[in-house]
Amino acid sequence: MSDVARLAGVSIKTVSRVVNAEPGVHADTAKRVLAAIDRLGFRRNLGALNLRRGSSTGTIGLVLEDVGNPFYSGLTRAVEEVARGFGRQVLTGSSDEDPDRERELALEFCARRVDGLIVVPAGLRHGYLMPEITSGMPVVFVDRPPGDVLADTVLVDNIEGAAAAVAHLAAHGHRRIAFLGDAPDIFTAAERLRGFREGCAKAGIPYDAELVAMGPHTGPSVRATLDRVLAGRSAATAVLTGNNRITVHVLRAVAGGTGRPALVGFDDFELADLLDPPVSVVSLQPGTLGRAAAELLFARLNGDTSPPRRLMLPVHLVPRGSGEVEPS
Amino acid sequence: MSDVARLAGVSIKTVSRVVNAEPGVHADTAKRVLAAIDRLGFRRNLGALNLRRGSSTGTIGLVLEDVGNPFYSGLTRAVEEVARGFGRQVLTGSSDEDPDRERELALEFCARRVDGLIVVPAGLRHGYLMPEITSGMPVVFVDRPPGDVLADTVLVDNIEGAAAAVAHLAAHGHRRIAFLGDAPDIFTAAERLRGFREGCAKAGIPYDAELVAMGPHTGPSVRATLDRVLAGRSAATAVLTGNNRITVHVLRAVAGGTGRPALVGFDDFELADLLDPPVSVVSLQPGTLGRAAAELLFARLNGDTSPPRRLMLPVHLVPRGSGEVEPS
DNA sequence: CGGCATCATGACAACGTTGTCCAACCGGCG
DNA sequence: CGCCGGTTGGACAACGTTGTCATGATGCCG
Repeated sequence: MSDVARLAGVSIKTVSRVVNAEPGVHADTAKRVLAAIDRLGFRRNLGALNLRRGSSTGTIGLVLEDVGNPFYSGLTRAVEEVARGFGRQVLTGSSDEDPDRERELALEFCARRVDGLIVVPAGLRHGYLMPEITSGMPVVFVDRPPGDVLADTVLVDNIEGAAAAVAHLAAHGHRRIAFLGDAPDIFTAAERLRGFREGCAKAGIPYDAELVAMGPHTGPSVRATLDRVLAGRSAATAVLTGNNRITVHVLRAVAGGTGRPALVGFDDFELADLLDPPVSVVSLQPGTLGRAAAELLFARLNGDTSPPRRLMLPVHLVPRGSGEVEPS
Repeated sequence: MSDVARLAGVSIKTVSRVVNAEPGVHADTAKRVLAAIDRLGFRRNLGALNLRRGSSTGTIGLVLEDVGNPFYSGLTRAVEEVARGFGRQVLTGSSDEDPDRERELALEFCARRVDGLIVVPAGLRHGYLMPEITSGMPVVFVDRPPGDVLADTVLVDNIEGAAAAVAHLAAHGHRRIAFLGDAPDIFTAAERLRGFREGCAKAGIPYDAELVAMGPHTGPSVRATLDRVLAGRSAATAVLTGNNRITVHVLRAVAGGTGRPALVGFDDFELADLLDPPVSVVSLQPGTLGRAAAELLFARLNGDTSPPRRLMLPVHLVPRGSGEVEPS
């Protein structure tokens, strides 16, 4: 900026005035300054500006599990969209389901003085965020609740979703339903298992631990599990999967085989409707989740000081055919 | 920091020393300072640090078309991964194929003094980045070349890919091949069209403009185009699609119908192998693209001053069945 | 006991920007 | 001609941090 001032033959402060379009600068002077700015390719340093103004850095942080997963990239896009509406940039980071990495990312964002934070929790402890929460930085947790702090949270109705899936399968005559869920220490996985059990109970199906396999899952592990639960005289006739990745593993495992079980997947995914048979799912829109979280965050940034809220977004069953297969 | 100093009864400078683990602080003093830091929830302000040090902000900017698109989210993930290895955070923004938005995002990132920039160009003019390029900020363009500046660029071999797809279809007896590409002012779309023409020429197939429809495409427009090119006595027997979204539109349009044409799609996508028939594609890994770009960027940041490079990554045809359908 | 090296700590400037305040200049008016 | 108000430009401090240098205390040696 001092270079610009020198070239234009004015003081630094005058350049600042021009940059900020403040009144009180002669038109000719302003023109000279603008020319100098253009010639030198000057860009005002936002870091210094934020330091000086001390108010807002114009950024928010988003910590999620994996941007590469379509579910989270849809969420990211929605957050970005809302942030743009409020003139903010988004810093993203993937935790890979590692609590340490989540913490590291969140604290890094805090050190960068983001205006707010949206977190898909990987761990169960979030006390490390107490200083920021106490000092008024808004934090919103999405998809899973925080471990040991009280803060805004946006969830989906996992229990209801899983129960609805079971009801759907039961309505089509299934009595032996397998559940392949994610690692049980992941909140959503535990909730979906709970919904699965409730659904079974409501349908009068006795809970059979033999038919439940919680993750983490890989392609081979899913294949092995299916070999087990789909075999024998008490074989499962239907499968409920706990998230989009497991659903894909199952589809791949049963592809080409005969006697494919009925299937309902948690999370919708692209092309589910074009498979044969089309895959019925419990649908939750990542965009809706992201938008809700971001809107909550910006409401806080705009002065909403009501007590922490817990939003529970509805899910809905999308029957497409794979869940309507009758038991053989 | 001054609060910490006051609480610990030391000077600000001593706190700074402790925070930076500098030698020359008495163990007892350090302990007092650490206790104060913990009690106050102090976090060192990275913005101020960057201002003071003036060197690196520890961030890079990534401007792409749409994080929500699996292709770009895969790319994003790869960039994030590499950046993490070099201790950098990633700022992302979606341009939605709007040159103004691309410019706005890129300049915003520059104003935040990112250490480097990775851009999937939306427009054809990038002269606005000249000041930064001249001043040594590394900029890498991915997927498409920049318009009017000389800079590192990572592309894929679109021409070869499209030509290979045509050769594949021709080898299976197709002589009437339709091409549905993106808007012709998008570099990749133009290149793929060129590859399509070259492939046709090489296979001795006369180029028929009637069978080519360039975007932008929507579901209905794709449907209408297919109705046209697949009808009549000179109907196309095969279709080549110019990107993953168009491929999905085509799949949806032909789903349920009879007499489905042979199909090869540009860009691989999840579940392509599980459709019926499985979809043959020209595969280009977004992760490979992102990694190459990020590695190039960090090579520059680490002092590589060789002339701008242009990387051309290979693509490969993945035959899965949909391209092997014989013409009826 | 004086001198000197060593250690622990602190004062100050500077990074790039802007808010606050003051100075210089202009024209017009009494 | 002198004064006043308005218009334009500049000096300075401050945001939070660290690099440079100085200061004071301590201990050791001759």
